[in-house]
Amino acid sequence: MAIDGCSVKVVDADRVTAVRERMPATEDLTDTADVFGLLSDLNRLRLLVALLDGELCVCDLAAVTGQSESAASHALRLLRAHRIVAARRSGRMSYYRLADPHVRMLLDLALAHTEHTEAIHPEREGNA
Amino acid sequence: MAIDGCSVKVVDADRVTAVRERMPATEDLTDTADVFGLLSDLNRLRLLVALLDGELCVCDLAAVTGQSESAASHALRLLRAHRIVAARRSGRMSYYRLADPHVRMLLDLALAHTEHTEAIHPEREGNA
DNA sequence: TGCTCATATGAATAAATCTTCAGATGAGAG
DNA sequence: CTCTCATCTGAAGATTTATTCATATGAGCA
Repeated sequence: MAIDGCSVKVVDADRVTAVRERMPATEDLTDTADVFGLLSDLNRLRLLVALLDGELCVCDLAAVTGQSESAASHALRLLRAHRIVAARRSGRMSYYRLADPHVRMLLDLALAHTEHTEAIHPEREGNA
Repeated sequence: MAIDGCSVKVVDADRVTAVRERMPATEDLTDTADVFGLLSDLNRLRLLVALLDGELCVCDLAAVTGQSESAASHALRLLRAHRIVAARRSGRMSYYRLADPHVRMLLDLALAHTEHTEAIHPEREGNA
């Protein structure tokens, strides 16, 4: 965890120093990792993809993503806490929409590639 | 989990059907979610950011990212299993490099935004 | 051959995460 | 004001995931 702790056994000290200087702040990286984490769950990802086209209410989101309304609500709550989605209330219904253009771009980019790329199936060792 | 199970209590049936049709295949979404999951850990993210500039050996990666060499090796193994990084052996050292241009783009996009965006701190409720 | 170093691995503990269930909240209808 | 409906919430159990420690592998060197 120490920024300057394990400097023993470094092979290319200059590269290490240079890369370290270019490395974004821990706080920024943590935020980025958190965003990726929110996109890393299949059901949350489905929710967000569903919202790419516009707002939907919770029960429709649950139907589209094939999860219980409770599960959808929990997921939406998490996404809302991170300001990735926002809610609009109308009567007793809540309409959710994508609220983060940055995340929209990440989704667009990711989906564009999955459509053109072969599925990468894990647990195979790479060598070279 | 049923694709057509919870069609009860749907508000806007047409939207639901339309969004469902546009929804990518579960297999593709799972792969995408997996990639996001690999980017969602701070130490793995640091490893990948470090590799944006070119290859590094394990001990230098450990030094740059501030983790033990064992932890770095575990993380690299995971990334390698998903073909996100690749290894080159030279003598007793392994040099890792970024092997997935798609992931590189996601990283570039994400980092570009964290540099310009205020940190979004979680656990605050959004309303509107 | 035997030693050392860089990396890899397995297993175990520790920690975070998802799902479900039961019940709470709050709006509209009668 | 009471009932129902859509959504929200908390807590518990189940599953995943990360980190560490100990040890294995395998290359280079003496």
